[in-house]
Amino acid sequence: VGIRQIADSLSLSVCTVSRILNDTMGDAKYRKETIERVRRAAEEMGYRPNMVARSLVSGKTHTIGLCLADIANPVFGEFAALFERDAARRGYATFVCNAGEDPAAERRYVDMLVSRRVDALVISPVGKDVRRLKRIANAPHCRVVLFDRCPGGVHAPSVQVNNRNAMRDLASRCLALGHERVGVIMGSPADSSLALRLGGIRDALKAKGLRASSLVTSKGTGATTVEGGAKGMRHICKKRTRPTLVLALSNVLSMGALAAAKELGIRIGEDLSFAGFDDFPGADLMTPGITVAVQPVRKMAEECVAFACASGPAKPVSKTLKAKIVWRESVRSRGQSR
Amino acid sequence: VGIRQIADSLSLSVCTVSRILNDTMGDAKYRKETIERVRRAAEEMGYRPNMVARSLVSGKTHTIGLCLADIANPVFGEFAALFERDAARRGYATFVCNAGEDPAAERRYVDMLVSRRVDALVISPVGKDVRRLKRIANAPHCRVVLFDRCPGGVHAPSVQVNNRNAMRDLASRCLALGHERVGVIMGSPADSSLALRLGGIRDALKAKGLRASSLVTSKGTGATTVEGGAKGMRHICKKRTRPTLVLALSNVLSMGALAAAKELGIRIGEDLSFAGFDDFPGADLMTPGITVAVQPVRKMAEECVAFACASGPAKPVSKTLKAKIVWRESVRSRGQSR
DNA sequence: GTGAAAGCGCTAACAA
DNA sequence: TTGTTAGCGCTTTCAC
Repeated sequence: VGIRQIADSLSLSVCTVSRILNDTMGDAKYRKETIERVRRAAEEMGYRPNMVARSLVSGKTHTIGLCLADIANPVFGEFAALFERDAARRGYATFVCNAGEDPAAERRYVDMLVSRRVDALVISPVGKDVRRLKRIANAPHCRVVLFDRCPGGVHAPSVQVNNRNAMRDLASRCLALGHERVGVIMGSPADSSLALRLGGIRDALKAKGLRASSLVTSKGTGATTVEGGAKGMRHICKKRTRPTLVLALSNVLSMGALAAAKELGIRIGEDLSFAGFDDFPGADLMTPGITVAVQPVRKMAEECVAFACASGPAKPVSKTLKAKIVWRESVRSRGQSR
Repeated sequence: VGIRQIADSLSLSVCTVSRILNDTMGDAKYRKETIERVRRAAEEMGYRPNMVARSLVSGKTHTIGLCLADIANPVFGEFAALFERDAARRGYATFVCNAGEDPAAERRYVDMLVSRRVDALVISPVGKDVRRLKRIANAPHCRVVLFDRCPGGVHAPSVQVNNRNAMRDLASRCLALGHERVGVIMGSPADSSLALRLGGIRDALKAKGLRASSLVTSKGTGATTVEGGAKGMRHICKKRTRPTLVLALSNVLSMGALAAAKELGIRIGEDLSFAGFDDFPGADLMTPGITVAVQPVRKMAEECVAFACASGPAKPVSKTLKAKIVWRESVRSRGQSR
């Protein structure tokens, strides 16, 4: 049932009904009675406004497109859930999309979202071709918000964590325990976040006066996947002088690395110290618990929603948040570990 | 830019452009040249069809509303990701919503989705009031699909796992190892799935000739949450005769229970055998790995998408799938465990 | 206080 | 081979 039938059933005009149901009578003053009649009829007939019609006229859909780089990463999943909740509170529905690290899929999603006239597109871009995003960001009806991965040149606000600093801090704390040979589980070289994190580790090494040769980078599959992490760990552990500390550049990699360690019979904590970037479910449940640097996911989601729902012209403000280190038991001092 | 400007720029009518761009010229035969001109213009002007206008005309939005009982449960998250992917392949965009076990939130979401005229509403209902769902299911434009929790009386297809059988099988295998006193980590009594699973455990006990008194049900928080699981485990472990085997009725409960066990210094496998319903991230990474019954999430997602996208009148078919047991190392024979 | 009418961008009968 | 026209359900300006 639509506004029309309720108007007919009451012998009123659609406009009257519309105005009453939307509380949007500028100068018009309706009789208390009319208002009541309309409200009741709407209720009784089970009227639900047709948002698509409304959107067509208003030009706003009250809809946000969230395009994630890879939902296999639990952090993205958590982010999505938090985002959706905050958006819903503000009256926005969100389309959740998963590019799965595939630029082509991302392109299709972005096109689809634009077609659906989302009011905002919140995206952690996987493709390096940002022309499309630029175009959209410059168009008036859809505001773009970048998060996690924030390529330059797009006129849009962005929300990210300071990857380099976070990883530097984590590495420093670990190195302070006496480790001198550290392995790094690397993922896709195309992911700029990972490069930054690796940079952070290098910083920490340098600050400690350690030579670059004390850093053993994994030759994984070159992909930021569980399997990639596992391959990396196996590779590192085959070395003649195995590192006493292994650092994984992402949670997905951590999960793979840990699986490989288990497989290899390497006891984390006792045989090998380990820490990773980003929390993952179960990191606290394992024995020992895994030390990680965690992104302030909740805060990120809040900021993104705020940018997405903001009114007025989009300002390309860049919010950089700080990660927090959750110290559990997986990193021991070098003596203990070996 | 819309169909209109491209029509104007070419001095054609909107209808011509529409038909060409949609390949929908029934009897009409356009000149190759015209077709080319239109295609090129659309491309150059960066035309993207306005789905909201199109939807208004067609009455279909090519959109599905997915309303989850609780995304804190990793299985739902995985389900959502799989669902979204399959739906996208069929050209559907999906609104992901999380009721968070809150009937009021669910109601709001359902209303919102109906307002947005989703073509299908796929839902694991948390509220016990199904009148609303009934109404929607009977309306012509939005088909309803139930999953996970499938209350009767709604004229809609449903997809679920055979909770009782699955848990019975899991429990039987565990009991075969000699355990005679088993603790159960219970969650919300309102969740019918949990009740069924508990029933499965009772079945197994009975089949083994064990008395009901050998079953110790946790007094948790009464909520299916991590904290609830932890409380349950603590409660059970305080008993004078502690069970040798603990079964958790859901993955969320497992996570809590395991956290509590760790806290209490109870070594899973060695001090206590443990198994749970539904997999969770890290279950395989822990030492020992946790034995679980897993739902065929992928299959469930596929079935749900198929129902949601089906054409023709909705048939209230009920698909019941089988869970699979993933046997890891957390359950040992009674002698070993104690 | 209330209604008529135009129009949002697009599709689809029906003309030409 | 192409155009005219009438809506889809709703909002909004302007008129009564």
